[in-house]
Amino acid sequence: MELEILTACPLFKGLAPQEIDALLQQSLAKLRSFPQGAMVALRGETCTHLLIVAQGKVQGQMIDEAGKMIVIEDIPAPRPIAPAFLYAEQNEFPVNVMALEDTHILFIAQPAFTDMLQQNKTVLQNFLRVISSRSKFLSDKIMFLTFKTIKSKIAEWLLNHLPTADASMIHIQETQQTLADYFGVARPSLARALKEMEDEGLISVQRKQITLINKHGLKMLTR
Amino acid sequence: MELEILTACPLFKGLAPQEIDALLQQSLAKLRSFPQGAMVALRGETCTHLLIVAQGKVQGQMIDEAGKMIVIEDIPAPRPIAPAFLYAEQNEFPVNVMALEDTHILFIAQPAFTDMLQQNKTVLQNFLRVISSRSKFLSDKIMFLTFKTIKSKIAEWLLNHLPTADASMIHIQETQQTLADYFGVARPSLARALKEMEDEGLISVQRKQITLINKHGLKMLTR
DNA sequence: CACAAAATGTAACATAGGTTACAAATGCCA
DNA sequence: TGGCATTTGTAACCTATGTTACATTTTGTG
Repeated sequence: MELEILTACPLFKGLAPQEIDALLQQSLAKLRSFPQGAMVALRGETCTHLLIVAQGKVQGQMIDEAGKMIVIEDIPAPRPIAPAFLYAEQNEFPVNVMALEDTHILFIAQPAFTDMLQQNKTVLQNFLRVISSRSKFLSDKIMFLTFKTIKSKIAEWLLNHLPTADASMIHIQETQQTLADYFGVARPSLARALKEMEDEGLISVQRKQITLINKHGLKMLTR
Repeated sequence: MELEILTACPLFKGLAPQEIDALLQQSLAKLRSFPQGAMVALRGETCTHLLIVAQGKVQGQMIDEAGKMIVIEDIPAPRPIAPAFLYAEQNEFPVNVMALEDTHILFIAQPAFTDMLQQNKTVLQNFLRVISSRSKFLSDKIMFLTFKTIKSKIAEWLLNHLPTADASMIHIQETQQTLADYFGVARPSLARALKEMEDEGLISVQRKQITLINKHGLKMLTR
C-alpha cells in the first residue's frame, strides 16, 4: 500500500514505514473510499473495526432536537476515528461521522488489532496515549459545554486561540455561523454577545479580527 | 493487605485474590485514607498515579462561575478514579475529586502500572475496556448536556431509570436538589418542568414516585 | 406525640438567549 | 467594474430558565 502518511499517525508514531506495512498486511487492513458528504458511521452502529482516516477529513456530529447540527470535532488524516469505542462494553459509535471531503478510510478488525497491540509494545503505548488523550478531549468538551453563558464560551475560546500566550490579536478563520454551531448557540446571539463584550471593553471587534483588550476580565468570565 | 474487595474491581476482573495481591506488592501500591469531605485530587493537578477507591465513595465535581457545583459522577469502591488520564498527553485531573465518605484510596505509580499492563494480559484487556467505557460515559454525558431543555433532560433521565424496559413507575432516590444539580439547573425550575410535564399528560408525579404515562411522548422529547 | 429540619410546591419577577427579519458590508466572479 | 451571494450587524419580540420568597408537606428525633 502507498500509505506513507500513516507514519504521521499517532498510533504508529515511532515505527518505520516497513514495520507499519507489515503490521497492516498481517492484520488484513482494508481501505475504503467515501465521497464528500457520505456517512462513514452512524451513531448507535456497532464498532467492530478500528477506523483510520488515511486521506481526506471527517467530522463527528451530534444532532439536536431541532435538527440543528452541533459540531463536535473534525478528524483529518492520518488520525483514527473513535478509537476509544473499539473496546468499550457498549461499543457503539457515539456520534455520526461524515466525510467532509473525498476520504479514504482504513478498516482494521478489532481482533486483528488486539493481536497488533499484544505483539507491538510501541503500538500499545501509542494506543493508550491516544485513547487517554481522547478522554481528556471529551472531558474538556464537557467543561466547555458546562459554561452557561455565551460570553464565557467566547472568552474560553478566545483565550485558547491566541497564537502565542502574550499575543492579543486573533484572526478568526471560521464564519460566525460555524462558530455559533460549534458553541451550540444561535448566530445572532453570538454576534450580540460579541458586541456586548466590546461595549464592556473586554475586546475589540473588526469583523474577523478580534483584539483582546482586557485579558484578565476575559479570564474571570471563564470561571 | 486485606483488599478482597479488589476482586470486584473492573481492573482486576478474572484474577484470583492472590494474583492481585502479588501484582500490588510488586507495584509498591500504597493505601491512603481521606476523611469525608477531603479533596482527593484537584482539577489541573498532574496525574502521576493510578487511583483506586478501595473503600468509601468519591465524587468528581465541576464548579461553575457562580460557585454552584455540577455533579459529574460518583465513584464507589472498588472503582479506579480517572484511569484514562494516567496516559493522556496532558495528564491533569479533569475535575476535582472529593471524598463523599471516609475513604481509602490505593495509589499505584504510573511506571509500575505500565509494568503491570505489560506483564498481565488480563489486566491490559480490563484496562482497555475500562478506559474505553469511560469514554463512552463521557460521550453520553456530552449528549445529555447537549439536550437544551429541562424537560428533554428529565425525559432522557426517566427513560434511562426505568427498573425494566416495560415498567412505568420510578421511585426516585435523590432529592430534587440533587437531581437539579446533576442536570445543572435550578431546583424550582426542575419542579416547574415536572409539573408542566404532568399537565401535558406525560407523567404523573406523587413526590418521589413518578409514573410514566406517555412513554412515546417522552421519547419524542429526547430527540 | 410534638417539634424542628428538610424537602417540596408554587408564584412573581428578571434575564439570557432564541427567532425572525432585514439592512449593511464584504467577497467573488463574469 | 457591476452585480450577486455570503457574511455580518442589529433590532423587536418571544420563551425558557434563573432568582427569590414563602407556604406546605414530609421526615426524623427527642
